[in-house]
Amino acid sequence: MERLKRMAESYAWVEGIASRTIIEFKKTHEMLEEVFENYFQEYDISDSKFNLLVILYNSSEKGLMLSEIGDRMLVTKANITGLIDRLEKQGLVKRIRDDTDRRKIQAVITKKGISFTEEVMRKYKEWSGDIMNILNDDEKSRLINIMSKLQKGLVQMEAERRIPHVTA
Amino acid sequence: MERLKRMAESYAWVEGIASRTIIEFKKTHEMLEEVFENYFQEYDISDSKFNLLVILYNSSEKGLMLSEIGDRMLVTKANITGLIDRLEKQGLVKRIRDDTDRRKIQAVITKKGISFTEEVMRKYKEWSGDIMNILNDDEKSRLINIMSKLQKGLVQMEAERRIPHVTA
DNA sequence: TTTAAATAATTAATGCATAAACAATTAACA
DNA sequence: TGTTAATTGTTTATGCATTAATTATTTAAA
Repeated sequence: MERLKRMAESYAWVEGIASRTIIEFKKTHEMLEEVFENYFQEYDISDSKFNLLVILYNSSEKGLMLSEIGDRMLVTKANITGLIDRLEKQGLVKRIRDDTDRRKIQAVITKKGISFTEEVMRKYKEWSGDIMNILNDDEKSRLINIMSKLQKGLVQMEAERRIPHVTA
Repeated sequence: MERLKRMAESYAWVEGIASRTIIEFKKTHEMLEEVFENYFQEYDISDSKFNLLVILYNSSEKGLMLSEIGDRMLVTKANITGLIDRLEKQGLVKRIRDDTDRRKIQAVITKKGISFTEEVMRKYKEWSGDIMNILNDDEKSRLINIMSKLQKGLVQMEAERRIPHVTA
């Protein structure tokens, strides 16, 4: 939490309401991350690993192909290999080779993984509630509205950026 | 940007306004990061390296001790070693050994580093302006206010968490 | 049917973060 | 003075992300 005072310092060269909004956004996000990290710490699980677990938790009993997981998480397959390695080491997930197509590997959540995921999901909701009690309902919905507008604008900016400059 | 639709999916298990606020926050942050990343890309510089450069840019001509940089960025010294390594390879920074205390090493920004930093700072302000044009001034200040309240609350939560439970 | 191309996962190299162990140097003090 | 402490920075091992190269297998084509 101390880090935030320093962050403000290192962005002292930023002036104007636009840049300040962005910096405040970064600070707030960093604080939220830190608080959640503290909560998550005792479970020895990262955001990514938790995400992957939830995906498998919501999948069928056969689990999911590694590349399917990568597609859903929008993350490279190399990354999935590593995440699954670590989750497997924790006994939360197992690999099962597909017999009809031996290139494929299904990742399946274990019993231990299921109860673990349920526990963390429960906690996550609890923590979110605690944290967001800081704001009243009006502030929360106002915040959501402004962020939605920002998101839409960003998507549009990106879309425009991607349009190649036609010159002829 | 596509990633965001997926993010919403993987957090489908999250319900209630509190959790939703947090997810929207994460999404918005991720979008901002992505847009800035696209901008930064052509400069071959990460957030961390840029931060470090700005710190040296604002320091005296003698530069700063590596440990001082670590203190300011609230980052481990091992990390600083690596960042300086990479910045040095790019010719933006150089190491100078202190003669009176041979344990110390000063990091000094080079001429190339200075003009580079000025260029990127200028761009950063420009980009921030472009992006935050999405919101009007009223929305920007409202957003800042709500985030400030959230930040204060988070700091307080952390402070309370740190107080050991006295039992006697 | 043999060869070429596509697909699935892993490995290797790199960036950025951490903690822990280490070497070198300086400071403290008995 | 000589031994112990503290400090400064690097190295090593690990986690999590990327891209590019590699292996194994299946599919398509010639």
